[in-house]
Amino acid sequence: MPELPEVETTVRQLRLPLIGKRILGVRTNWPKHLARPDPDLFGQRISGRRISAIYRRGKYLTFELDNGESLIVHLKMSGHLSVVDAETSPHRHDHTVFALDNEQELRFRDQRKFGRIYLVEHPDELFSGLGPEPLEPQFTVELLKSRLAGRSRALKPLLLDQGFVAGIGNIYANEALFHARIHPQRPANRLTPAEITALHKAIQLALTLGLQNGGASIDQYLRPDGSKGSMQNELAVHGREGGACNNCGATVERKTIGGRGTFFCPMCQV
DNA sequence: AAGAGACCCTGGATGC
DNA sequence: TGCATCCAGGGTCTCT
Repeated sequence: MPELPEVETTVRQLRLPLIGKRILGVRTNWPKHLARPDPDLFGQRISGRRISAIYRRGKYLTFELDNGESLIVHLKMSGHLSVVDAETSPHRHDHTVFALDNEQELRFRDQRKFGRIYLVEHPDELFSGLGPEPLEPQFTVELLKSRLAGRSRALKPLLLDQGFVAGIGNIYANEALFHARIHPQRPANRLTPAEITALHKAIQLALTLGLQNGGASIDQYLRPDGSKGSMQNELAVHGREGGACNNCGATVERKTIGGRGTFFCPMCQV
């Protein structure tokens, strides 16, 4: 389940093989992947465009094109992008493929078919509702404090809300709350100043650890080159139900909160 | 504002 | 062994 660290890892690995390359065309056996515009128009508009830059916003990958438009990909649950020689035999779940001008292809593998690809004139068409980037300097303790104020929701679902902060998913929300020693069901507007500072630090720590480990290879996530990340080995609570808390030895619990599996230490997180 | 539920999908796990 | 059923997961949408 690619979140900020996994998407960023993907972006970093795609820059070298893709920047400067021209897209000759797109083909798909799952038209729903091409969410906007409709697949016919999509194909016409993408053909001949050169990729000039690649960056991440939240969990979206953005390919800036030479005509100012943007090709935007959301990997959702199982999406995977790779650049391979055109003659490489396709993977069973390679559903959408962009042909490049160097005998290579950008392939979008997506077992669960939740992924979506957009071609837009302005990225803000998709990004306008996103919250701040948690690893950018603008994401200060003060900003977090002001965004928490007046929100009565439980913290865990709030952290998953992309309009609150962009890029955090289930894994890193669980990890961040553990690092901050805050219970996932605490109302967002009832944190002490010290807890807000701790949460801010914990969000950045969890995401930075994920980045340093090249992402977490849970649920089939692989980097574009096919290698696994190592963050799955470093997780403190996510997926560790029944295991011992690294901090106090208590048993890690799993509970459904806001419809999502939530892992936490009942002793450390209050 | 926020919570619940539906929806989109697959495949692994579980039940019989 | 082979079915049927359930469920997780991210994000968006509708309804309350």
